[in-house]
Amino acid sequence: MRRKVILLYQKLHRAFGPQHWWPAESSFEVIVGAILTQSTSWKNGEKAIGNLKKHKVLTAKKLYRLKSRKLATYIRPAGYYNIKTKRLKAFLKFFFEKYRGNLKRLSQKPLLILRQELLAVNGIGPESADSILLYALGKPAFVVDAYTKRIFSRHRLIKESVSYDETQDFFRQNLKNEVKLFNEYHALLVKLGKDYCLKRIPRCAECPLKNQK
DNA sequence: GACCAGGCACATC
DNA sequence: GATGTGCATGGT
Repeated sequence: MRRKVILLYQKLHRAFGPQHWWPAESSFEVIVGAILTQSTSWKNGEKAIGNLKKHKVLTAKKLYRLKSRKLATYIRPAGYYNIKTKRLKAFLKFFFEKYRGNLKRLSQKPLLILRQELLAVNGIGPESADSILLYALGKPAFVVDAYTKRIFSRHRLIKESVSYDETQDFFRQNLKNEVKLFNEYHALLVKLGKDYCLKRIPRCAECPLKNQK
């Protein structure tokens, strides 16, 4: 199994090359992006981020002080904008009350403790927490998303019904515990998922993983 | 118009 | 623990 998981990674890496993730200009932007792109196309999340940049409020302090009503209008293109406003505000409250809005302080906490703390913030679930840990803070947390499950269950490497934690364990058991690898693997899976492993009509015939068992 | 997109919380059984 | 539902915009 371990060999298969690594082989699949190598195949993706050959096909697509390094993905240079997360596509953002700062760690803080990664955190905001993690919340804004929840169950939304990346493009819509990007538009919302673009609005925050346009209005020059994409910093922790400015977002913390920004009125919720205004924030909601800025992030509207991301969808679920009222919920996401609450979620961003909940993270910022946590971030300032516990870490003085300082990313360095945040990243000094050990992975598992910090993961627990992030999960306790309303609106941050396992995928957002792991995205923040991996892509904003450089910690070895493997990110599981809809694409990951779809791709691996279609290749019969995991069951379709497995939980988030079980899927993450699967990768922990079959991969070296390396930030670089976790980063690149998840990014490649998203690339594959977007382009080939579509929900309804998968493009398996053209997929770089065809014949992969 | 239907379906989908890089989730999550909450209610209910 | 599993299953269902609300949240919303924008692209195909």
